[in-house]
Amino acid sequence: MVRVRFAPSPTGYLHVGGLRTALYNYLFAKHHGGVCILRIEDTDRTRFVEGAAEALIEILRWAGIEFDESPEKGGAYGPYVQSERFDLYRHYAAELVQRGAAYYAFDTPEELEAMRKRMQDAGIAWRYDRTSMRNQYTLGEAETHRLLESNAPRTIRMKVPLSGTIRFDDLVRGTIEVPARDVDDQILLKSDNFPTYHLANIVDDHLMRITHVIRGEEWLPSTPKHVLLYDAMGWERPAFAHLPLLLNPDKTKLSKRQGDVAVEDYRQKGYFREALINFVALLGWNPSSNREIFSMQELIEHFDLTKVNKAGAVFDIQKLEWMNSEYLRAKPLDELARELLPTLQEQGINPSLEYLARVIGLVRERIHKLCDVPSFAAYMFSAPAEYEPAYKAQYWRPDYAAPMQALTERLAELTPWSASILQETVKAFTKESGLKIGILMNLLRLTITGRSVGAGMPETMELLGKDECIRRITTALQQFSLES
RNA sequence: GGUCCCAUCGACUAAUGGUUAGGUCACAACCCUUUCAAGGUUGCAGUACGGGUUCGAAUCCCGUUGGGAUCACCA
Repeated sequence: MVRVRFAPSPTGYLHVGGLRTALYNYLFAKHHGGVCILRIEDTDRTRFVEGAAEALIEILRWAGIEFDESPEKGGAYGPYVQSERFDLYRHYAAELVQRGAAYYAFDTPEELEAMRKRMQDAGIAWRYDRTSMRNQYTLGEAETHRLLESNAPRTIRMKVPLSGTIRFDDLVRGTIEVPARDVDDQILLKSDNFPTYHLANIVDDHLMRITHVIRGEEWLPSTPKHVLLYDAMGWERPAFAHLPLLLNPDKTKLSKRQGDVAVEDYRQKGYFREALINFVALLGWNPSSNREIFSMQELIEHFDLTKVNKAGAVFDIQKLEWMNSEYLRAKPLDELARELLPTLQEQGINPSLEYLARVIGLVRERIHKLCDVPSFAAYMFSAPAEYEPAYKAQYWRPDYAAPMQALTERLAELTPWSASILQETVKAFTKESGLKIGILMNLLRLTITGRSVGAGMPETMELLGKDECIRRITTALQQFSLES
């Protein structure tokens, strides 16, 4: 049974890189009929942000990622919040000491800082020097015992072998080897008795029966420590899969500095969850097909961890835009209308769902996001307050007033008021007015919408209705004649 | 700097020893056209470099260069 977990720390918003990690875990689990777990890693109380865990869960749900076991939902291996599992970590830290795989250290932050400076000055890569610092080996058993009894501040550190090679397999990268001498004696239990990530992580992954650890590449350098810990406890190591990073356009790790990184940002900007999911799914993985659009179900069907790429992927917002517009065109209009209506109502616009759906149908191919509708098609909800000066300058001439007046009268008599009949009528009017259809259509666009861009005029006019169109043309013609 | 990871068009990627190196986004041109889009057609553009192995290398090996990650009592 495949069991995977997404284990964010509640320190703020959910990063799109985190979303992809969560997604790959989810896809992998679902593909194999396994279980996907959410675990909150809040062992660092100094970085705790109130409400962050709830926000994380909420945005993941929005994205369509549901967990089988989580803090809310519970499960057989809970609790799923690390701050509720502290006793466990202390227990295993003590056991590690008993097994000789970890030891007590009593150095103060100042002493550690001094050590670092010494090593730096000597030009050595700094790592904890077990032989010269204040720990159970240098202090001796009696002194160590005395310090422990007197409740002196202490940490528990990993005892990393001084020589040899640490080796582990990664599903994405193959076998990785690291010289043990380059691995630091990582602190496992802090002086406040809280565990560090490394300890809590392996304890929970083991206890929660995690079979595959799928996480970002930034964890690769600390994986040797984790495998050492599994081995020391005599626990079976999970399979590891380190995902390539999501990158800024300059190829550095995707960061806030260079644009939006929070999933929330993209939701607020009006991207569909399906588009965001589809897009990030294809950043670092691809099912070897020439297709680009996949539903969550299809992603689950095709997902294969072994086909995940090794190299980082630039987060290209332009392609996201394109993908979003693909979804905008494919979704049912009534669904889109329902989704957009609340936003409109906030702006004091309250069209019927049916009308709104038709407006969306008219303009959806011209925009990228659903939320672009109100600004792009503002004229569908109220008469133009102004006429684009450059557009008017291009198409309006005083001697068009008379033919436009005649056309308006012709339009006023039309029944039924439909796009095809409007099209025919305007076309027929080219003959008697001597004006080209391009001129006439643009004059209608100018007077009715006030804007140079928009959906096709006959369709726009049909939807707006005869009375509204006649009124708008008349108003515009009056205003233009006053101006000249 | 130490350690680790990585390297196909500008971007996302396909091709797991034999292809004219394919697709998508972006970009450009043309067609369509009442505007803007969309759509259609076409184009631009890539195996970082150098050595090997092999009949044959984007693909395997080595080196170089370049990029990235990481090096806390953070996760």
